[in-house]
Amino acid sequence: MRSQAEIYIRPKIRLIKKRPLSLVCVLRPTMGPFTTPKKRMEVTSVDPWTPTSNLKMLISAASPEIRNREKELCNGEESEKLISRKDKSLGLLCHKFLARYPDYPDLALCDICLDDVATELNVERRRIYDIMNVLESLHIVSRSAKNRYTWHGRTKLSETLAILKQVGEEHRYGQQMQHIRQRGLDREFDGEEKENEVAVDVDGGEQSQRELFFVELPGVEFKAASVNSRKDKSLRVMSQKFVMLFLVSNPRVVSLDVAAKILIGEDHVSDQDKNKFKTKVRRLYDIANVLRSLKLIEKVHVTEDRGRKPAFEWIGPEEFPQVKDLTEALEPCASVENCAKNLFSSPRGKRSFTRHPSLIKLAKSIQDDRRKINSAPSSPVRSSSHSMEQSKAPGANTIHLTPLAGQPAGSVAFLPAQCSPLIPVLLPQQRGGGPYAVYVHPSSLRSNPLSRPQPSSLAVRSMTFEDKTGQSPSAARSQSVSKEPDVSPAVFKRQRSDSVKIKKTQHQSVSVPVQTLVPAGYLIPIS
DNA sequence: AAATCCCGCCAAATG
DNA sequence: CATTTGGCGGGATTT
Repeated sequence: MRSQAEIYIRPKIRLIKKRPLSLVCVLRPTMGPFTTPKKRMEVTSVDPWTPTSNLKMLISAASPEIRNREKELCNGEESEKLISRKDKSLGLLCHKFLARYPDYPDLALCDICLDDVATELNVERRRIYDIMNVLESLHIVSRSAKNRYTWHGRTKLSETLAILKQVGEEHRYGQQMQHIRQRGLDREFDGEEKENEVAVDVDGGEQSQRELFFVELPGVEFKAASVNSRKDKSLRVMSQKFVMLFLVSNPRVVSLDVAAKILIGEDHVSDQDKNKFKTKVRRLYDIANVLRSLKLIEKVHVTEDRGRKPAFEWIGPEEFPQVKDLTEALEPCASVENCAKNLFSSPRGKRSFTRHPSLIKLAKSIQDDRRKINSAPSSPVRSSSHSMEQSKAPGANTIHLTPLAGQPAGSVAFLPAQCSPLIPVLLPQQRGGGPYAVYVHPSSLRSNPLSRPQPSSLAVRSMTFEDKTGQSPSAARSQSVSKEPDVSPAVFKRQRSDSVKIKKTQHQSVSVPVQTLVPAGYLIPIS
């Protein structure tokens, strides 16, 4: 497996990659449905996203990624060696991919065929899956069938982010991060692990610690009775979690290692977990690359006492449509039926229920159904909501979680035992997009070991965010923002120097009180 | 040396 | 059994 002469199609194009390269990507008009004109104005005024403008953006954005490669001086001949690693990066690939579709498709249901994409972009299938998975986690696409995905662009992005933020708060991610940052200094282990997450697990499933869930928008990605293979979803879930972290952390900056730790489940990367940690980080980079292509995050560095750490900063939307209540619904019986019905969408073939009675299949189908239920038109949207008025402050995105009232047990009743104890929660939304379904582990809703009721105690010490590669095209020069950490309750002893200097494109001097009192129990305990 | 992260083997999940 | 998906981690590249 030496350096096999790479078979790079269109080597000439490579040569042009000075800046023009970007053009190459966009040159392909691709499919017809390119209805550019119609733009979604209702999408916020703050959003510079427009089908066309976006393309430009993408292109310009692409250059910085590619730019760095002038070291080569391909005098004349097209030495393959020109193709450096960056030319094959996931991020670039993702750019190419994104450039093919409009941000806000007009009802035009762009269909995506993995084979075609892989072929046209000239990459291995595997890579496409990576991209699709994270895009799917944000509902930018949804799997529609075996080798197909449906493009939604950013039409649902706001809603998705709103939900993710909610769930993120619900899980006290903000606090967990603080917790980790706090003790991130000492890499040596002095049995201070007084806290074992023992009490958390009750399910007894082998994958018990798989404390999370997958958030989806049923109304959109209906069908595809496949998307639900519990075990995996790893990348998808990881991606969502990662995004959640940004949405709940105050300075919207998340360092790689903190994120990795949270994603692993428990901080303190014990010797053994070192590998797991490394793997996690690898994945995080993958995800980050596509999020970067989406212009949702940007790479930065966090300089703490101990030195610089790679991190990412959220540069995506900050405010989303508020999600009223978070109510659950779910009719045991009805659900089952609905599911059964919609499970197979084969219009004619009537492929019939080729479902083998194997328990697994069954369990799976039921699980699938659970989400179906949510999207079902007749779904019981008991949004009576007694918004538990825990209102936040100023007009910002106020998200209320309404603890579902009674009948909890019932809804979970039909959950197959072996099926991971995920509880679907229905989140009715206004935009008529249909309810959201959030699957959460019952265990997580309960007391969380490291969840201190107290507000975050900003454990960021003094950190400095610096621009990565230095040349940040966009304006907004750096500016030191003295981030005022929240009150430091007596709980955390030391922790003094709390001036966070953000030396980067800081969009605003945030000073929002965290206020993360999640009503914990909007979930139904599994019987 | 540390940060990135490409590549693709190979095991599940599906068909 | 053939494919489609997609964990996972060695190790090549960059920084």
